[in-house]
Amino acid sequence: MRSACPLNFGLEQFGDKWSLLILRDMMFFDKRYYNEFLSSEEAISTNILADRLLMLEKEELITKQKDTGHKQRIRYSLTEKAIDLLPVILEIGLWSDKHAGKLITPEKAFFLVEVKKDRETGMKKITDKLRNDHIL
Amino acid sequence: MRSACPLNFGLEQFGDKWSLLILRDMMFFDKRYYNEFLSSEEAISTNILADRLLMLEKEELITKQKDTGHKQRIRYSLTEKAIDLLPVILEIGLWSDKHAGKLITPEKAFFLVEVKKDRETGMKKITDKLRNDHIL
DNA sequence: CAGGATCCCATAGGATACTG
DNA sequence: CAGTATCCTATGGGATCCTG
Repeated sequence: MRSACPLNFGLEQFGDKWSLLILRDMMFFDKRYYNEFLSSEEAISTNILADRLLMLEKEELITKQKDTGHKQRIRYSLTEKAIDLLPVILEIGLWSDKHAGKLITPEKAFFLVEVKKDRETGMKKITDKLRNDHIL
Repeated sequence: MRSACPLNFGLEQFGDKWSLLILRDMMFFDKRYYNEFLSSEEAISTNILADRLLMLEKEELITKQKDTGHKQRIRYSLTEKAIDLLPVILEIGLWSDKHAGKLITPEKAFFLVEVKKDRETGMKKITDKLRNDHIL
């Protein structure tokens, strides 16, 4: 680790260009399976996806479960630690919404709607939804 | 650009392992000069620092001024666009503070004290301070 | 379907020396 | 003092193919 600074710690855990996108897919697009992550617009490649899923698991941001039943499909779930990243993701989104101009489209920013109305209650609404799924 | 998603936009602007650390140095350690950035604990090297300063300037997150007077020392200042990143930086810090355990030391987390007492007023207090410096 | 293996290229980044 | 330049290595990452 480069330093004991909290900002640096966070950057070392998820400060690459892919980890937060995977968590976004889980949080806002309800993706849970390998091939669902592959189909995102940003087109992550298989070796990077596999690598990041391992990293996220090691950092305890996601957990793996064998799909209940006979198939060996793996389902990924968010941990509480990952759900706690929601404010980080939303603040990045809000910043971009303010400064990106026409580079981002309203449809792509749909997940900001609730927090733009009211940060606190919007945040809570999304967190509750994620926590419910988490328990399933 | 990989996509028109606001999260992705932010990640492409400052989602590397150094940019936010430089902004942190400016925001919380009042660093403004090249050699001050070099002396940070994370030990950035000269080529990376020069590169990131150019990037941050191109993205309009910092501005350069020749130091008033005869010397050709360059002073870097935060733009409003960079000051708007304060919530992002603080949320990352708060998350790490919660999840890093003993890997981060209280002294390193001093810049979280105000927001931990009260997010809204703490945020405003820091923003005001940065805006004042910005005007100098 | 999940993900490992391989190949190959681009970028990141450390170390050091040099320039205006 | 603020970079540039150079060299070299490590990592990131795209493409493709392979395996249990």
